[in-house]
Amino acid sequence: MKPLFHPGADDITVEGILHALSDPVRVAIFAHIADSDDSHKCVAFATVGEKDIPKSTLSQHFKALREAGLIRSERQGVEMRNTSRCTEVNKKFPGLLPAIIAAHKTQKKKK
Amino acid sequence: MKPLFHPGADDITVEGILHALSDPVRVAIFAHIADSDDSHKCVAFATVGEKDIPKSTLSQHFKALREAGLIRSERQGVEMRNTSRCTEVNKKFPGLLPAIIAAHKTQKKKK
DNA sequence: TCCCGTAGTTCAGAGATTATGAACTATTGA
DNA sequence: TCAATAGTTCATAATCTCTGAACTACGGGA
Repeated sequence: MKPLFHPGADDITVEGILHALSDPVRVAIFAHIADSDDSHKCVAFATVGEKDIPKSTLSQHFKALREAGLIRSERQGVEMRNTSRCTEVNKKFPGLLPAIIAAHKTQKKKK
Repeated sequence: MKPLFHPGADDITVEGILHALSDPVRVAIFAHIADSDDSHKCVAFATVGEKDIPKSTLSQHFKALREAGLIRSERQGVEMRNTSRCTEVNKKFPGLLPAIIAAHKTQKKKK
């Protein structure tokens, strides 16, 4: 299997981040990963907010987050451990991720 | 001509905003409109950062920003005046737009 | 060692989005 | 009334996204 691609900090773009997080499933996943500082396996998100997500789709979503520079994925035995790259991103674009996550929470609360 | 559609504040979503601003042309346009508190006509953006943009494409970009709730467009004579809806959006998602615009500026400076 | 189960990736086709030229609408001014 | 300007709409081509099916990779028995 190809090694997973992670962009260097220099290749992370605002547009890339916004695009990755402009999908309801992906923000939900990312918000969860970023929230707890723990690592998470992909299967943990097989259902996001009442919706069942096929695993091929899930895999693409993780790829999108990974290639936007938002998460780091490392194989650990049979599963994948995903951790957020918040600290790095925050160094490059201070305040961006917290603002997005906060907005996402506000919105979730209202409905 | 159909009257232009503007979503009410309640219908503005984080995903919609992020998606609208995940396009380099659109962030550039929006950042400019949001920056000066003045109104701007569409043609003012016929070229964005060295690239010529066909007017049909431009029209779609403005539509995208409008329907995401980011700008308000009002016909004024033969042209269209576009103003940002920052204040409204900021009331709903405090800090989101400033963070995105700041990040966009940081990125522009670096290249 | 060989086979099975689990976790995820890759591929290909269907479906949804986006970009753009051409034709159209609306408004102003001569 | 006619032409010019500013933008929209439409049709189509190009691009992106979703998803089932087939595949890879690892770990744990028997």
